[in-house]
Order: sequence, then structure tokens, then C-alpha cells
Amino acid sequence: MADTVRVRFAPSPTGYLHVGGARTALFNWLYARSHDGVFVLRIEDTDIQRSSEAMVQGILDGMLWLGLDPDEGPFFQSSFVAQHREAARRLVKEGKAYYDFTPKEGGDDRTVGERIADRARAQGVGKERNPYRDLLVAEALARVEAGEPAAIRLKVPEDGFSAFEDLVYGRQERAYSDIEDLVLIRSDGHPLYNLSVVVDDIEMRITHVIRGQDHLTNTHKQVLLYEALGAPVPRFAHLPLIFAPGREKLSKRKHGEVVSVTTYRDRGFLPDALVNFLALLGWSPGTDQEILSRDELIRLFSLEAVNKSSAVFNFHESDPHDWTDPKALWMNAEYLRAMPIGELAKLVAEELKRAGIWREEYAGDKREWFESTIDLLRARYRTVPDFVELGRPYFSDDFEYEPPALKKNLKDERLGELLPALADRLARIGEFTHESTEAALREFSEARQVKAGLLINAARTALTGQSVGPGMFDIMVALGKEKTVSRLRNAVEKVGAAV
RNA sequence: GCCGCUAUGGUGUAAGUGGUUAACACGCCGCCCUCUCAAGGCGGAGAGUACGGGUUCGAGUCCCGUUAGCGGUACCA
Repeated sequence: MADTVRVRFAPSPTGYLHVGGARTALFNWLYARSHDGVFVLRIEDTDIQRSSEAMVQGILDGMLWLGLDPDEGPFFQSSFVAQHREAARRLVKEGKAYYDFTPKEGGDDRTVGERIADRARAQGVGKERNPYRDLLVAEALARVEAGEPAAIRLKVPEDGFSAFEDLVYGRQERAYSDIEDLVLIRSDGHPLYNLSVVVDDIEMRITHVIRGQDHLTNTHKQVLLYEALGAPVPRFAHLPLIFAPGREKLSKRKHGEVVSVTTYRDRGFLPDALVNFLALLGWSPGTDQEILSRDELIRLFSLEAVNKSSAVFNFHESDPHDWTDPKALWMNAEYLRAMPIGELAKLVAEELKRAGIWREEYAGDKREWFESTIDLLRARYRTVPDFVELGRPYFSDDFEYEPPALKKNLKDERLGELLPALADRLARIGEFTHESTEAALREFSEARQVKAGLLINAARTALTGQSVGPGMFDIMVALGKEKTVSRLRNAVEKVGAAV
């Protein structure tokens, strides 16, 4: 029996959980679930200046909402620094790492990229051999003991090459000569990323490291560390990156809220819909099926089917209607239409409460009405808040008449007389049904020699303030006789008003 | 600079070991339905697979080169 699969999601809390991180978390989660494995959450908070409690909470909130529950953790990397230091000291003692007494370079005003390029140009090809690499361990220890600051660097072999088999990208090779002796511990004692991840992953017995492709080339350094520490090297699977339109890096700062998963929660996305959408960014089941439940995703997911090229998360920042990727919106609408009506009703109820137009009877006597009204509306809405924004006239008498709708449907002066008369006619109906209201209206239109369409469209606007919506008679039934009659009468003042 | 990864319509993806007019979804356009808008049904436009060579009877699939984008290269993560 093979060892239990153990994977981890290891975000650094320097920002909220964005769609890229969420996708990484999702793939780890899917892999764990499909292999009866363990999904560990580890917060990499060693960069104290850039990390914050709020960001940690944001990440946790996002994962909780998406249903990506960790089996272990959250662990905090900052609590393991003693182990990181210990591991580095051990490597020094074993001659696999060394103290570097070269004074730390002062920061300057060039960007990191410029500094690297400059240094590379100055140095030429190939790396310089560090003079402290061969210093006797005893001597180095003595100098450290005496208080001289020193960083710890790993001894990278001078000849040969590193190789590992990536589950997504295939075999990866890199000459040792291209890898410099990486710093494990800063001269101020702070352990650095490559050391920390490896030590933690060993400690947590991670079997599969699934993370963004931005870590692909540095993986060689980590493999070296596993070997130096005498630990089994895990399997690696790097995921293609997700970009913003224009193929630029997703950034919370530049792209704002559209990339934060909590935004999707707050703007009425269903977690299953976002999970489904995210799963299809960089992965495909290989069939035409795109609507995939969580169980189907778990059953079908495989790292081998993950593709290598980066994907674009196609949102259009400034468009209020298509504020995020149109396919994500479509998928959410698809889930909205397919989910059990009772569940949707609960979500809409929350939304109505927040808007202050919730009525307890919707959960009691009028429950059936409430659900059928939601059912009537759901075919044309894409997110939950749509039920309160666009659906407001169905749940509250306090709604706006949209000027374009008035102009389109209530500009005919005859309506000033027709609408109240229609209201009177409808008031005489016994039972308000689709059939009875339609019969009454058609009869009325014939008697008055006006087209039914004129009355129908005018009534829709009179009743909802909108020019679009469900079938007219469905609206009447949904509103009921009393509201229908009074709104028709009250709309008289709107006739011709918008022109 | 050096090292590496990637490249199929606007976007997401498909096209076992090379083999018919490059498929699906979103989006867009049109038609049907119809009182409007959706949903649904039907249809259409949109890529000849970054570019250039090569191998082959045959290449999106293999090889070489170029270009572009991205990543890494740090006493950041």
C-alpha cells in the first residue's frame, strides 16, 4: 500500500486570497480528495513586515467559503523558525553548507531586476566561487561564536546537473553551474524561503508539492536541500499561471477586488460555481462536459491533465454589467437555475434582509409564493443580489421607475385613461390566475380597440418600473390582485411624464 | 545578461501513439418561441494552429531556428 498522499497549500499572507491562489488551493484540495489524501494549510508568514492578521483571515475566509477545508492546519511557518535554523546549522556541521562572512550588500535604489541584471553583466557567465566555501568548519564556528555576522549558504555542486520529473511540465534539468550557493539563513538569523518550505514540507511529510509555475526553476534548489537534509524528495507538479487580460500578472493592488475571492462571495456567486469555473482554468476533463459538480471534479481530476500554458482570467474592470469573466458569470447563472429552489430561497432571503425588505411571512404563509416568484425570476438573473436589485419590485413597493422604461412603454397619452380602466376591469376578477388575467386583458383590449401589446408592455412598466421581465400575466399573478390594481392606478401619473 | 517555461478563434479548452472540411463552451450576430427580457431550440461569423525552415505520401501533433509573452536568477516569498 502506497503512502498516504499529503499535499499543502502554502500562501503567504501578503494579500487576500485571489483567484490564482484559490485555483492552486483548489487543485491541491482536489488532488487530496481524489486520492484519499490529506490537505494541509500552512501560512507562510515569515515576512513579518508584509504579512498581517487581516490577510490571514481573508485567506481563511476565502477558503472556507469555497469549501476548500484543510484537514490539517492552519499552521504558521513563523512558529517553525527554530527548526529552520537548526536544519541549517546541521548542514554546516555536515559540511553541506557554510558560513559566508561577506558583508551584506547595502540596499540601493535600483529595482531588484536591475540589480540582478547589472551583477550578471559585470560578472559574466558562470558563478564565482565563494571564498568562504572552503573555510574550516571549526574556524567558521569560532568566528560566529565571537559574534561576527554571517549568512549560511548551501554548497551547490560545481559540476553536473539537477533533474526532476514534474508531473505537469515533464522532466526538468538545470546545470549546477547556473545555480549559485543559495543563502539559507540571513546574517541576522532570519531563515529564507527555500530553506523554510523544504524543512516544513519534510516535517509535514508532504508527498506532492502542487504550486504555481513561478516556482518551477527554483525547485532545483529545493531538491538539493531535500537531498542534503537526507529526506525523500516529494513529487512536484507546477501549475500554469493565471493572468489578467493583457497577459499581465494578477495583482490585488493593480486589479483590485475583481481578483479577490471574497468579492465573489459578496457579489452573490455560488461557491460551487466559482470552484467549477476555476477548475477549468488550466485543466479540462477532456470531454465536452463543463458543468461539473464537486464530486465529478474529484472523480475526474488528474495532474496529468493539467495543461502547461498560462490562462487569462478575462474580466473587464470598468464594465459594471460584465464586471468579471463572462464565462464565470454564465456559469454562476447556470448554477442559480439548477440549484434546488429551497436553497436559493435561503440565499435570496439573506439578501433581502440585508436590503431591509425582508418579510417574515416569506418564510411562513407566503413561502410557496416566495419560492415560485424566485423561480419565475431566476432564469434571467446571474447573481444572488440581482434578486434584490432587479427583483426589488416583486418584494417591495418601494422601487424605482426606470426612465427608459417609462419612455418606451408609458409615453402613449391614451394610457392615462386606459390604465385605470384596466385596473377596474382586473379588480372585478374573482381568482387571479394567468388565464383569468390574460382573458380579462385581451377582452379589454378588444373592447377598447387597442393592441394587447400596448397594454401588456405598459402594464409591465406600471407594475415593475421596468421594461423587461417575466411574462406579464406571470407578473400579475406574482404581485396579486391588490398590488396589480393599485400599481396600475398609481402609474397614471407616470404616463407621458418621461418624455 | 544568463537559465527555464509557454505559444490552437476575443476568452477558456479539445483534437490517444502524425491521417478526412481543426471540435466544444463563453462571448458576439441572426432566426424560432413571444407581450418585453431572459431561459430554451436552431443557425452564423470568427483560428488554418506565433513565424520560418525541415522530416514525411501526409504535421496543430516530430526536429531545428526565430520571435513574443511569462517565470527564475535576491541575505524577497
